[in-house]
Amino acid sequence: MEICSPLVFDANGMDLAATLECGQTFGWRRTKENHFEGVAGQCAANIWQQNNTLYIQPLSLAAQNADFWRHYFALDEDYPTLLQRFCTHKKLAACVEPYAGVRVLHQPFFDTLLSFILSQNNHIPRITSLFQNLRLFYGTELAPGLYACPTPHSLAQKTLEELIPLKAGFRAKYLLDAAKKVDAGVVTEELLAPLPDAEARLLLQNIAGVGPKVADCVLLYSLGRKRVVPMDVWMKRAMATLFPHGMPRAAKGSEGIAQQYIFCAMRDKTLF
DNA sequence: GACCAGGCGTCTT
DNA sequence: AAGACGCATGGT
Repeated sequence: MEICSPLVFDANGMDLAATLECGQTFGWRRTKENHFEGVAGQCAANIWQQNNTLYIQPLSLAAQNADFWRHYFALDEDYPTLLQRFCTHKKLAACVEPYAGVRVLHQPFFDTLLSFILSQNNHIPRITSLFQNLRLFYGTELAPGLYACPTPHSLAQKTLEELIPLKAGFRAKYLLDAAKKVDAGVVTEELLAPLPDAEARLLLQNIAGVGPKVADCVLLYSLGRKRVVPMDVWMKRAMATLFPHGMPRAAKGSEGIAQQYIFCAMRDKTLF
């Protein structure tokens, strides 16, 4: 690919490392402090941050599109103001403050669906490794060593036997069902877009291996449904501890985003 | 070698 | 409606 200069963005308070390492995406590898290499959709890139400036060196043709990255990193959303609304509540502010640089990404749909199918009964390092191998074994190369997710159509052609090398265990059959249903047009981004959250969740759950948790992660981390709250047993415990009477009013309307900050705080054990 | 990991499906009460 | 349990795999 023809070499072009890096794209430059105002980070608007984003913390690149916190955003990419908080467990909402599994497509990036840290090469050095504040430098990441990876793939989102058809976009391969090196990304780094200096102070409040974000640099993106495209490594594939699609990655030259600045609008893709603005949307991916939610740079066109006013997070500083959004977070101020949460911080009117003391306990929520304590969760948000250390992770104010985290942005909830807008990730490509199929990539997100597959990565959270892999996430079930699993932990972040292995999810990352499984997702990387999925792209390496069955995807197409975008740049040296960087592979795109297989398309729904190409993955749908595979057999369970062909997925054995991935070592995804019981999740392998779920990957295939997701590919087949998306490829056949049974569950697509276009069908989900106009649906209310509850109905979109149910449509996603038609895919084998997709339950409420995985569905909600796709809704929040890919489709921008900011009110969706991906719940797991640990999140429920954290919420019950922090907010025994429910989420504070200040966060209403953005519960899912608020949850992301609580989850970061919980994972780092800063509050629990 | 037991136990765990950001679940889900199935089979029970 | 809610709880127990199996599921494949790799790490600690």
